[in-house]
This record gives sequence, structure tokens and C-alpha cells, in this order.
Amino acid sequence: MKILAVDDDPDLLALVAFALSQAGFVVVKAVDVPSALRVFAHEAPDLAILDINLPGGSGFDICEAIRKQSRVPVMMLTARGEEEDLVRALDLGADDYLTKPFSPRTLLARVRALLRRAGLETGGAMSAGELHLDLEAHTLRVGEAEPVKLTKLETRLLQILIANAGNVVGTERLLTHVWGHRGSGDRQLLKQLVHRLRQKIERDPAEPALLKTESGAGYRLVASG
Amino acid sequence: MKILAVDDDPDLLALVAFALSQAGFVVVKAVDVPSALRVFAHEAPDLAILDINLPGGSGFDICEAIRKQSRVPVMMLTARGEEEDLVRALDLGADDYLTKPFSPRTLLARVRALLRRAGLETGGAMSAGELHLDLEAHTLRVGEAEPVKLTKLETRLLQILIANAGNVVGTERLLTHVWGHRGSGDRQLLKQLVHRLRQKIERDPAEPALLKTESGAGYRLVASG
DNA sequence: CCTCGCTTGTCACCGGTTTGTCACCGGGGC
DNA sequence: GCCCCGGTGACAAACCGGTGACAAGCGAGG
Repeated sequence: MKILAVDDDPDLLALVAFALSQAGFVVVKAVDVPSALRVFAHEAPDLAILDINLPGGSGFDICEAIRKQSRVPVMMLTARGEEEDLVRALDLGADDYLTKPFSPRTLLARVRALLRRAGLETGGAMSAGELHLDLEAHTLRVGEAEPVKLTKLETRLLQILIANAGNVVGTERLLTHVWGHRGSGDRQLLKQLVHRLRQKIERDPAEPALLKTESGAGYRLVASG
Repeated sequence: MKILAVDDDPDLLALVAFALSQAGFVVVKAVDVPSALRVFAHEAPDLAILDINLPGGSGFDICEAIRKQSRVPVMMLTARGEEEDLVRALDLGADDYLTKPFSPRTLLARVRALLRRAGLETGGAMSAGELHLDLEAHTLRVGEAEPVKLTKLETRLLQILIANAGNVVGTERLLTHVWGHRGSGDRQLLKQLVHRLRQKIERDPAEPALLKTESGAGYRLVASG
């Protein structure tokens, strides 16, 4: 799980990074707006923690830019007594905020809550109807049949589809979830992945019963069970 | 050690699952009565944590069904102020209960207490099938054969594998358990460690019977016997 | 302090699998 | 017809796991 932390105060940034990495997260750092955006595009983190006061811009700018291209959870850091900032942050699509000073403990708890809310903090397995996906073993069991072995990307694709079982998941969201921002815009990647996955899990890959195409929108996993 | 957690509240379920998996348990989840019973039959967990209020039934039903076929410890989750439920739960054979809200810390303490009572908690030694690992002496005994001396890292690797015997343990989890976060991402380390361990414990290291590779996912210890 | 032996980390290579890329097909809307 | 979209097959590039060799680290004993 990769987290982007942005702050111009080196001490605070180090503290945040230390707390997060102790907890097992991979942390990428930035100290100003342009580098934050560059790192975000490059590393495709799963969550962003943004300070509001930054040299040459603000965390709002970053939040806005991120929201234009991604739905990753965003947490803003504010100094005490700047309540009006919070309204603006939440308006811009931030998911949570933390008032300085805060304890590493609190930070971790909030980060975990955000990841959980985003469906990213799944344990080892998830299910929808007849489908049981084991994220550790990279296997999918359909009903009582033998589990099918999956590749890493196939597992990631099914993870987000099962998390949204029965609903259409947009092409762009699938791309960023499976490949990060690198794959953004390349529909060919998704075409092939879906094709290969259907060969494995569909009874008749030419007439998919589980992984439906929603023309012009994305794909939808049928959760019958 | 595998634990079944059943709750219809996704947040609480995720929290419980996260706390348990952080502590090294394998967690399997379910959100309703039928799927809980299906998962229980299929996964044979060592302990079950059941919420009482579930859509389309209650934790009591699950507890009753489990008790008909198994003696695994069962812990029930109740909302505050439903004391009469506790009587019923304990009547049905539940071993412990927890009143919401509770802290992950409390949960873990109670779970460990239950496992200890059931004789499943490991001391300085642990076993799976024919394998007996002595964490103090750094030795592994296979069946009745002579114990094999292990290095520190080999012991750590076998510790997590035996704790999850029969299940796939993901590469990333192995790396962090053996090396800490430092080794995260370096698959070469794990490759070599597994290679060296196989030389020691496998009858035919080229055709491993105990420490199986799960391509693209991780490794799995076969618990035969 | 030095050396020995064991453990651990790093490099390079092989063969198999997975993933990325391209080219082409067919259907539906304009 | 033309264009856009999704599906498909083929091939190449990247990656993964297994293996041997060797160097670096480390503790024990001289």
C-alpha cells in the first residue's frame, strides 16, 4: 500500500513518513505543489496526505488536480483554528482532514479508516454471490468448483469488480486501479486483460455470464448467488 | 491459525479482519448466515467470531449449526444492553462474547485466550502435520527423523508458514515477516532463502513436497499427516 | 587483532509465464 | 461508406522463480 505525503515542514514530513512506514506502508514524499503532482503521476499512490500551507501554492491545488484524474482517498492536514479551510477541502473532494498537532496513532487510525472505506484494506479474501476471491493465493472459486489460478493483474481486476459487484465500473477507474496512472487511457490493456480473464473463468467465453460488457461505459460483474 | 469473522457491517468486519490479520491470523469473512455456513464448511477455521444481528438470520443460528458439527471456539459480538442475548449465546455453546464497541486490543486478547483454552496457542514450539518447529533451538523435526538445524531466517520463514499451514502466504507478507519492512520488495532474498531451506528439509529439493511454490502468489506449506 | 566458518546478501543466467503491443475482425451509429 | 468500439489472435518484451557462484557480514576462538 503506497501513500503520498506532502508537507513543507521537513520534521513533520519525516514524522508522518516514519509512522506510516513503521506500519508497513510504502511512503513517497514531496515538499511542494509541482513535485507532489509529479510524484503522484509517477508513483500512483493509494492515498494522499496533503498539508494545506505549502510554498508556492496550497494543498487545495494538489487535491483539485488529483480529483480531476483519480478517486484515491485524500486526507488534508490543517493548523488549528482554520475551520473554513475544512469546508473548502471537503468541497474539493478531500475525504478526511486532521488538525495539527496530531499523534501518529491518530494518523494511522484515520488512514486505515480511509483505506477501509475505499475498499482497499481487504483482508485475504472477498466474495460476491458465488464468487470467492483469495487475494493471497490469487485464486477464484466459482460456487463449489475447483479454484482457478489467476495472475496478479487478473486478481486486481476482480478485486475492484467484486468490491462493486452488480454495478458498472467505469473503464478509467478499472485502468487506474489495476495499472496505476501509467495505464490511464490505454483501453487496449483492459481489453486484453478482460479477454484473458474470461477465457479462465467463463463457461462460454464468447457469451460471458459473469463479466459483462457495458458498452461505452465499462464492465460489470454479475453477482448471482 | 484461521479465523472466521461474520458481520453485516462492512466497516466493523474490515476492522476485525485487519486487527486479526495484523496479529498473524488468517481471516475468512462472511456477511450473512448462508455464506457463513458455506465458508465454515469449506475453510474449517480454528475459531469463529459471530455478530448476533445479521440480515436473514442471526449469529445464534450459525453458532447452533457450528456446534452440531464442531467444537471450535465461538465468540459472539453483541450490542450494549442486550444482556439476555448472552445467556442464550452461552446456552448454545458459545465460548465467549464481546460487547460493542470494543477495541482491537481487547478483541485480540480474548481471541488468544480462547485459543489458549482450546490448546491451540503455540508456546516456543509449533507444529503442522509431520512438522515440528522448535523456535528456541532453531530446529525442525520432520516426522520421527533427526531434527534439522536451521538458521535464524529459516526459522522465521517456517514460523509464518507453519502458522498458515495449508494456505498460501503472499510474497509480500513473507518478506515483511522475515526481514521487516526493509526487505519489502526484494524477491531475490526470498528466492534464496526458500532455495536454501529446501536443500535442508526436502527429500528431493528439485521436487518440493513440503514447501510448495504458488506461482505469482507466494508459498504454501503442505500439512500432511 | 586475525582467521575460520557459517550465514546472509548480491549477481548472472536459464526457461517458463505473464504482460504489452500490434494488426485485424465485425457490428452499430452517423 | 466511414468511424468508433469491443473482441481476438499473434508475437515480442518484461517479469518471475530456480539455481549456482561468490562476496560481504558476523561471531567464536586463537
